[in-house]
Amino acid sequence: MPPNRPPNIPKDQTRTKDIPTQIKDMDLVERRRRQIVDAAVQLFIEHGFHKTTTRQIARAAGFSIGSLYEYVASKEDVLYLVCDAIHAEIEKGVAAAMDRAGSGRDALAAVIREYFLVCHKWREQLLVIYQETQSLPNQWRKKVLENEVRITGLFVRVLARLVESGEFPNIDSNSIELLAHNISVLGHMWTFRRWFLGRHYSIEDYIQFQTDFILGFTTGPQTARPVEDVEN
Amino acid sequence: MPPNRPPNIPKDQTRTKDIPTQIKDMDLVERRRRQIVDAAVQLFIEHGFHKTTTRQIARAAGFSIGSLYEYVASKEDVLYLVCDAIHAEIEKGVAAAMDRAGSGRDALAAVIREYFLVCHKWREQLLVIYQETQSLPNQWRKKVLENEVRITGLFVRVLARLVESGEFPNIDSNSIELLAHNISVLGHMWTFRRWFLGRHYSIEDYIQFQTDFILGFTTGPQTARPVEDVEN
DNA sequence: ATTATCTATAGATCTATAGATAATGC
DNA sequence: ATTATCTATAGATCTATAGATAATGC
Repeated sequence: MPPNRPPNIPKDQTRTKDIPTQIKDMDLVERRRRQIVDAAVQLFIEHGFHKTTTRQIARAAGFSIGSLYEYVASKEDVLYLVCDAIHAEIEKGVAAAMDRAGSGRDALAAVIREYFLVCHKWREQLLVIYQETQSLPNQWRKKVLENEVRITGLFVRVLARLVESGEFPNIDSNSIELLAHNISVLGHMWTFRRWFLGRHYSIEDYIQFQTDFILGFTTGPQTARPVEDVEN
Repeated sequence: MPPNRPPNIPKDQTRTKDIPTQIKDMDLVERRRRQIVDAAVQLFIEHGFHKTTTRQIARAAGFSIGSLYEYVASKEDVLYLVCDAIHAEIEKGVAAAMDRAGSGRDALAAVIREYFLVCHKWREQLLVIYQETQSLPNQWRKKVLENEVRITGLFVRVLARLVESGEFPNIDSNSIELLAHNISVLGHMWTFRRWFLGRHYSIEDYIQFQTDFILGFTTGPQTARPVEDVEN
């Protein structure tokens, strides 16, 4: 494959073409799989992957069980499509935040803020990934974990930039990587500890505290600011 | 129930008696449920809750499917027993660490260290809780989340003690609680990001970095120590 | 007699496919 | 003619229980 491939390939095609189909019209495949994902993600959020039946997915997507199996080969394929679509949204959000962010220490705070807001927006979907990734066949699970690594890699880039510019202590690359994973996981924590956090904090409280927490690692003593109620 | 109840009640009885049984001999119930839990936890680690059948559990526990249902009313009951037993072990480990720990800043580092080692020891079991709690009926899920809150509460106590003694900045109780949740989750992170962390860091690397990270929040600037390879 | 355990199976699904039908485009 | 969609169902489970059997203790 040439390094500069034609620019007019639909962005999702590179993702979905991994899954074989009998249908010839690739645009149709694209659209139908979008319907499948949209229907399935809601069902998975509500009932979980195992309690959702393929018939429910087909019905919610607007076609029959027979048609469903023209676009996927198994129920696990549907789960993979769902996980991949969610990760695509998260990655898009973080990448956009990085483009907007300037440089310097404030840039890190800004990226953290936008990332946490993205996690908040997709909190129910992220929970599906956390709970059901284990149900994927190895081949697909590996791809989903690669997505996770790539998103964490975006934070690695932000942090490395700060270290290079001298605005951060000169921590080694192992520490940068672990710090990036911490940021990633603290965003997810807002979703998988929601049963507790949601009752006690707003997302703005949460962002403020965790930003201080993360920056504190390399910033020095924090004036302990009281957590204010801002909005949800 | 009188506040000072007789001391010779087996410690687990208060837990397991929630689940009804036809069997009269409560000691036998205790023993058989232990067998069930030991068998089931291994199967859940290997195949997950949904792909494990009740027959497999019965066989691995050493009795028939009919007998299994004398000791539990449903497959979900087995999952609850498993989650509860795991949490009991974790809590025991953390509580022991707190007893051993002295006071002052070092005490916090010591408790974090022992907690992370406990998470490492029970990493496969903790993963089962993370992945399958959602499959529990409401009644049981609520109890499992209460366990989680109680364990986090142990960290709240350690932190509050430090703030009172003046060795920590005077952060408010909301911040203490969130900090405690962070400690709790960073321990779990070692288990649910193991597919990445396990390849790049030893548990000792991990403890060292995360301890600096957590203490950095209230300690001031850290000398960025390089991560060394220690063991495991 | 009472309590615990086992065997055999009812009853209820659910995934995936085969073969029939409808829609599309030349 | 070709492509997409639908209906009907094969085939394979799996949970939970009823009723029979074995073990225990007076």
